[in-house]
Amino acid sequence: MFDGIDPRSPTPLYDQIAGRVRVAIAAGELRPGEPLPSVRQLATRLRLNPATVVQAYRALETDGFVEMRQGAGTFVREVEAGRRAATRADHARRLVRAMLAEAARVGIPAQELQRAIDDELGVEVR
Amino acid sequence: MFDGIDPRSPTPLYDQIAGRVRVAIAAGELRPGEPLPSVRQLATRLRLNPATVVQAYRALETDGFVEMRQGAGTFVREVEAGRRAATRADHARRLVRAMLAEAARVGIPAQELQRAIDDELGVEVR
DNA sequence: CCTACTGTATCGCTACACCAATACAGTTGG
DNA sequence: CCAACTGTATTGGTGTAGCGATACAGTAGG
Repeated sequence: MFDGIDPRSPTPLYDQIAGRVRVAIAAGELRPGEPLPSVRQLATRLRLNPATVVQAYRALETDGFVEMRQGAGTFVREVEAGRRAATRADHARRLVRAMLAEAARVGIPAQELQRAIDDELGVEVR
Repeated sequence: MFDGIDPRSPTPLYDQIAGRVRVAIAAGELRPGEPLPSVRQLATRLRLNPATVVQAYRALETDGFVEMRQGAGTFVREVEAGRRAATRADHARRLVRAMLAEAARVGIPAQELQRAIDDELGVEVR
């Protein structure tokens, strides 16, 4: 689950770690209540500083994905069924809006953007 | 054309400036061959350092929007018809890829993103 | 209980982005 | 020519992100 974490990547280490956890949760590999590796365990395993793992876990906590309990560990949070999906959908909307705004800023017509989207997502017939 | 440049904005000054020029070119307000304000003129007008304006102009030059000629000035570049469109399409692809990468990073499935895109762009039947 | 595990808090270093200051070099028009 | 304009190059200051080091505090199982 944490293979391929790369210190030389432009995306920060803590961000890579948090990302792995998020997709694992989204994919159901990590169930609610399940513990994440301890800060020190993961830090040792990835050969980096515990504080970096903490930063990753804290970000996840801020987003409501996990709960950190001092002395006990860090655990995937229980959430109502639709709640998580709703926040994800909201996030998705923000991403799309940001992209549209950026496109407008540099003068790219919506149609051209649409074609690029189709290209990248694969032009499934629908 | 340069109203509302804001030093307190999270987007850098040089980026704001370059952005204004890009939209002006895309909108046809700045025609090929036409000069941009000189580095010092614009810097004085916006009450900031010439080097900052240079940074903006240089970014535009890198993207092929303008040409800086020492001693003469900075001018909107002539480009072949399809050339600009090609670079725009390329830019569009990069934008879409960045959005997809970000979505993946936070665990948003492609399908969910697709729905958000349809929502924002309007679900035209096609 | 108390040891060995959890997370917490604080500090500092390093790299880089952003912006300013200042001296340099080319162009152009009277 | 040469003065007054252009862009160029180098340097430095300031803030902040990323990461590490280390001491602190809570929890839980034998």
